[in-house]
Amino acid sequence: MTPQRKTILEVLHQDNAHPSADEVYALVRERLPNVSLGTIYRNLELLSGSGEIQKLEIGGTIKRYDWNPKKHYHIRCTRCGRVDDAPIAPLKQLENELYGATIYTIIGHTLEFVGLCPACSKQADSV
Amino acid sequence: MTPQRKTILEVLHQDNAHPSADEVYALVRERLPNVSLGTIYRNLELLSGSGEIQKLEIGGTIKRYDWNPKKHYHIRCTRCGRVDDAPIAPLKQLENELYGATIYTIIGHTLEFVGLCPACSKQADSV
DNA sequence: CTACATGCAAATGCTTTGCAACCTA
DNA sequence: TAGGTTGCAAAGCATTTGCATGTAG
Repeated sequence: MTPQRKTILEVLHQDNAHPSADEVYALVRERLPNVSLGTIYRNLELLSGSGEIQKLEIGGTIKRYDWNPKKHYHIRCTRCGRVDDAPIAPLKQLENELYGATIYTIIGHTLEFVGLCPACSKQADSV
Repeated sequence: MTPQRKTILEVLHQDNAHPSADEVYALVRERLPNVSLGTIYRNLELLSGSGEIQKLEIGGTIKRYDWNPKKHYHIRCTRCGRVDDAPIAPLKQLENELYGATIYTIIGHTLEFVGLCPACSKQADSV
């Protein structure tokens, strides 16, 4: 547990915005001005691998990270990329519907809502 | 409607494997040896923008393309990246559950199952 | 004829990796 | 002190873009 890793965990826990690696980098650098991006990526990968945090594989080009490792759904703004938790309970029965209907061994599922966040909704109205 | 665009549409319709841009490139090049990757990307973007095909924003690093522009779900092999259609009907009521519960203007949702394809399941067993 | 499309190559953006120095347990 | 970790920089991979040329309508 290095200072870098500890700080990464801390900034994640202080941020509900599901930051990207770059955003984590900026936040950590406020406290440890010499961290490198490589260290950020390595630790985010390591922490999500060990289940302490969650790597979000959602639409768009960049990955985001969630301090909450529990399964839950998200909603993403298609315009600005903002991501929030979706207030809906996990659908536990969903995978049952696929048993016998697919040739795959099912591991899990991800559900992502897309929409416009308040700020972008407002802009869209005025256009 | 150039020969390039026509051929891209044709190879997509002959392929149920949800190919990546690179795979489309390889398939088109069998018929038009001089196509460029840039043309592939430009046309895939254009065709999905006009609703003739569908761009899949699913987990993993690369985008895949689907000749079928209708909403449907997919299942992806976490080991080899193979993607198939998931035999489950779209959940039309899902977004209703979020109305009033989120600050977003909801546009839609994507649901992706993950698992192991038959080939990768077999390998996993023998490990 | 004119606007759009193409091929080529360079550029971009995000992420990963090699390596020598450094630090933690 | 032994092994993991860091900073730095270069490399990697998918995708996008600028530009001169070519082609469809």
